[in-house]
Amino acid sequence: MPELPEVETIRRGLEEHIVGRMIVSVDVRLKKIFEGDVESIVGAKFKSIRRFGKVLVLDLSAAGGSANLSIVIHVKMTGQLIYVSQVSRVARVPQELPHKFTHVIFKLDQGLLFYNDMRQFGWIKVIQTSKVEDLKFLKELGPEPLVGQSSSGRATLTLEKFSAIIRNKSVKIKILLMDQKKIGGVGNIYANDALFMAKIDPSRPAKSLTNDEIKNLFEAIEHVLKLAIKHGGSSENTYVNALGEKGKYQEYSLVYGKLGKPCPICGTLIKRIAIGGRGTFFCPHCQK
DNA sequence: CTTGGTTCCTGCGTGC
DNA sequence: TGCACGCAGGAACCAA
Repeated sequence: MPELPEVETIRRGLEEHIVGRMIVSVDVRLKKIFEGDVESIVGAKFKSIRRFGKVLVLDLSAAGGSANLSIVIHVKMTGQLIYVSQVSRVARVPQELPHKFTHVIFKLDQGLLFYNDMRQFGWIKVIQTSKVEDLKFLKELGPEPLVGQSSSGRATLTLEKFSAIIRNKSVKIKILLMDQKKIGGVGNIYANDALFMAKIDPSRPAKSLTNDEIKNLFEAIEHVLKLAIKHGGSSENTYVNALGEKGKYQEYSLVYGKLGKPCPICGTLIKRIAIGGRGTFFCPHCQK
């Protein structure tokens, strides 16, 4: 399930491969996931690719004298954006495209960009570039947790801000980490692993954390997100990058998805509970 | 304001 | 081997 590291990996791939390419035509096969005027982006070129938390923004240069447009995409659980250049199509594509979960096909002047989504939770919107940051989701989005990695000029999370978010909150700390309005981009996988690294029980009320624990957790989030980006994200499930390749973070994951496996520190078997309806993995011995 | 439940969708795991 | 069933999961939306 794409979270910040996966979306950032897709962003970098798109930045490398589609910036400068022109949209020749767009085939929307599943109408309900697409909002906006499809025809308005035909003839435009990809100018820049930004990420706001887990949201991708593909900025276009104007097709004619009109205002610049952007394609805003949230891939949610199972969305994929895969670029296939004509040359590499036969040799490199790991799966036959399009397939039954391909909902949008962008035909470019060179290659094709496929949007696939098995669960159909994701969405694509075409809006004016100047209005991107007025979107409700982006307006309410919390600060960027990855220092120095913001492609959107968004405010960065600092230890001071993090402390302020945590202090006086009675919700479980894991719920807080995953709340996009509090912090933009952390999801289930990295919330689990960061809490393990900081040795904090995910069920603890946020306000029960000591200053040292807050600092450890802040640093753990930073560490785990950077590590995941380094390994191209986590492909526990359907995630692939902009070229259709899987990530490797799942090989380095500490507790996420490790139910019944030994804790990498003490060997105690990893437990799984539900917090806010989400699978929560932790070591009952190390995490207090 | 916070907290909790429901919804969207389909593959997969479980039980018989 | 096959079928029925229930569950997972990001975020919007609604209710209390």
